[in-house]
Amino acid sequence: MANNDLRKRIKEVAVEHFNKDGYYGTTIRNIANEVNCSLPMIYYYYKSKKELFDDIIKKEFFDIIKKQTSKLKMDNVIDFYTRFIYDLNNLSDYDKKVYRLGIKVYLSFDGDEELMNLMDEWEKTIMPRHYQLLEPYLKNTDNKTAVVRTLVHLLETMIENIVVKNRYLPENEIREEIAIVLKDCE
Amino acid sequence: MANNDLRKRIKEVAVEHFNKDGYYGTTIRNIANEVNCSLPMIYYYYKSKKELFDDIIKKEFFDIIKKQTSKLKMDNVIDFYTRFIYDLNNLSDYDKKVYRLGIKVYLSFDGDEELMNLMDEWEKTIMPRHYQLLEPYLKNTDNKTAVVRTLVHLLETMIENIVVKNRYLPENEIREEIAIVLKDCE
DNA sequence: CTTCTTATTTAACGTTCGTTAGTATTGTAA
DNA sequence: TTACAATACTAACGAACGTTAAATAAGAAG
Repeated sequence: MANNDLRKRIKEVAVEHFNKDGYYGTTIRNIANEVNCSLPMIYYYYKSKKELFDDIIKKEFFDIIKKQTSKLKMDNVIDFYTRFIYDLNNLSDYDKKVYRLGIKVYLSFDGDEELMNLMDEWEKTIMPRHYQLLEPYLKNTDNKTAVVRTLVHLLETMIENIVVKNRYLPENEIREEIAIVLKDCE
Repeated sequence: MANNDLRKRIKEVAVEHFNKDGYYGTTIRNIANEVNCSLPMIYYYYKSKKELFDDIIKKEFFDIIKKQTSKLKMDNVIDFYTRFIYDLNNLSDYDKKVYRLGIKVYLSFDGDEELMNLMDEWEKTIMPRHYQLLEPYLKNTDNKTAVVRTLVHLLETMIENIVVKNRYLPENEIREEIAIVLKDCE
């Protein structure tokens, strides 16, 4: 009954601790304490500390990313990207922390080489995906790749503001910035 | 004689380790090993592990930041910001790592609350400084603050690419992106 | 009620951590 | 060469770490 409840709760608390203190700063004991279970219970559900960390990144983080990128329906370009970013404000606390932890690994501030490689592969898909999305709307632009690159860079900072720095970004500010880069798409 | 040499060398190695493994993942023993000195020598020059970390951020990092912001001479806006970012490519390895560590603290991926507060204060000065710099050149723009905000956001990602992800950003790519945001300043 | 699996605990293992006491070596000034 | 401060080391402290063995408690199945 409580079977998967405890497993889930452990992961939730782990996300919090890995976020706050990093991989090495997080201890199994602290997690067990906050979960209110005994220390070996963590090992009952997860083979090791590393597996717990990897599970969060490989499953939880990439789930969020996939969920996010699957919402790719385009009408107005600026509207779309504004919503794409704005929606991040409404992620659950848990999802936001998982996302944050993922970015931490993405910047190789935590995690190991294996996870870094996963991130590298994922990163390679970003630019082409947005280029493909934007290409039809950039008819009058001479340097399409530059615009796409600039937009993606801008999106990255805004994601970081919401997810990593945990700030609320109002919709109009998001729209303003995106509109400046996509000026020719209005 | 070797007085300050060893002190300096310890800090250099510490920067490397704090970067790679974070505060908790870094051990005084590992630092001492790489420096090729005995373990208590670290304590001869630095009161504690925390003081060593704080010293790097408070002195080294903010030195780099101050050096960077002091170079504020403006002729052509786009030229200026292009150079501002491009020059980061040529930072020494040591400076780059210190910068990277600073960003890690800035994103509160490492360090404690005290350092975070320092970063917050510093961050507050960024936007006004660039606004003041850019204001004379934005005569024809209706929403000046949005342009400045977008530019600063864009700069942040490019800095992160060079310093955190350790990538080389070619001058023309930097210029392209900045020019898109500062289109009306050419 | 018994049997067997699943869930949970107590207690401890070996290791490594940050830190320090105590001692030796070196350099310098008299 | 002697005296003294600065620089360096060996050895160890107690605490905390990841992990596991062994035992117990709870639930389901017969």
